[in-house]
Amino acid sequence: MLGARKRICNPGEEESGLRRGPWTLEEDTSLTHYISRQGEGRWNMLAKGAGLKRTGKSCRLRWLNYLKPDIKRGNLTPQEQLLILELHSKWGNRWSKIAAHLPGRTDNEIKNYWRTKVQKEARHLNIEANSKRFLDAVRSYWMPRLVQKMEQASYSSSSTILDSLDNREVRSTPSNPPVPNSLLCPPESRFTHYSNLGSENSCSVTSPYLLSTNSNTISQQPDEILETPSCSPLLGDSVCNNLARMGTCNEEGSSCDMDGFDLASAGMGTYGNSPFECQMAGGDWVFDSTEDTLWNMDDMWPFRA
DNA sequence: AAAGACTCCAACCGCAAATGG
DNA sequence: GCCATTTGCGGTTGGAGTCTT
Repeated sequence: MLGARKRICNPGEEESGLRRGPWTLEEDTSLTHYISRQGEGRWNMLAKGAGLKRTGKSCRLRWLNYLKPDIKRGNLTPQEQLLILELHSKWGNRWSKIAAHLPGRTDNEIKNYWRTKVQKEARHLNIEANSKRFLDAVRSYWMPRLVQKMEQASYSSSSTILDSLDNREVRSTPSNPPVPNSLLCPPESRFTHYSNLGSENSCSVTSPYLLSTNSNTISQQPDEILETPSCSPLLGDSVCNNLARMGTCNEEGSSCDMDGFDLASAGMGTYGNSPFECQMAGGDWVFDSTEDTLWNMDDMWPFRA
């Protein structure tokens, strides 16, 4: 695959006898076969046992990030991206903790996603990725767009994600991971939270429900209940309508009709004289319903210069 | 077509925590 | 309790592939 390895002094054997750099098919096979027989753990011994000239650390990394059977490959779905955004806003760079809530995704993958996609956007916006401003932008615009994307995807498959949330328990599949808990809130509270987080009157992430990695269901976790006791699974209100209006851009990619879109009533955090608001008002939001599952960040940031 | 810029991501590193003797 | 080893985590790197000029 893509990507190469750093600091490869010698692509072949090193003086220590240990190999570094890209794994060969033979090495992968040896490691996989050995683990299938002996199981994981004791990586240094495992490396020797498998006859690999690799450090235990290297074997562990290769297994966990690439060879493990339940590793999910391919682009992150909007659901996964939304979950990452939400969890990152809550936990910061706790990649392994975030990955634990995305079945089949590795911390490395999430970390890479954050660095290559999210931080890139922050750079383009000239905002510090860890700043309140950027968090605000993410919550005000990026997350709602992902929600919209998810809703559109679910409409096309006859039942909506939000409909399913009415049941309070959402079973995920490998290709459809758990829906972020914030989505269990009515839309107005959802976006109030998204938009207010990190702002002056910020509240913490509203997570009355946590995702259970093992069961892939959403279950209530008392110690994680933070705010919004009023959260209910009821849907369909003015914000939903506003969001729906946001989605009324024509499919040819022409400008969205943002007239009448009321940021305030939608709970969308205003941004002072930020460029976001101006561009939004300019109706510059292009929507392309034909794109694939890879969420194109450029769609998220129409307000970019 | 070629060259340079950019993107992606596998795999490395250092450090800290956990575990074992 | 001490030391050595192992495991896990987050940050970083750099080469291959892709895009742009």
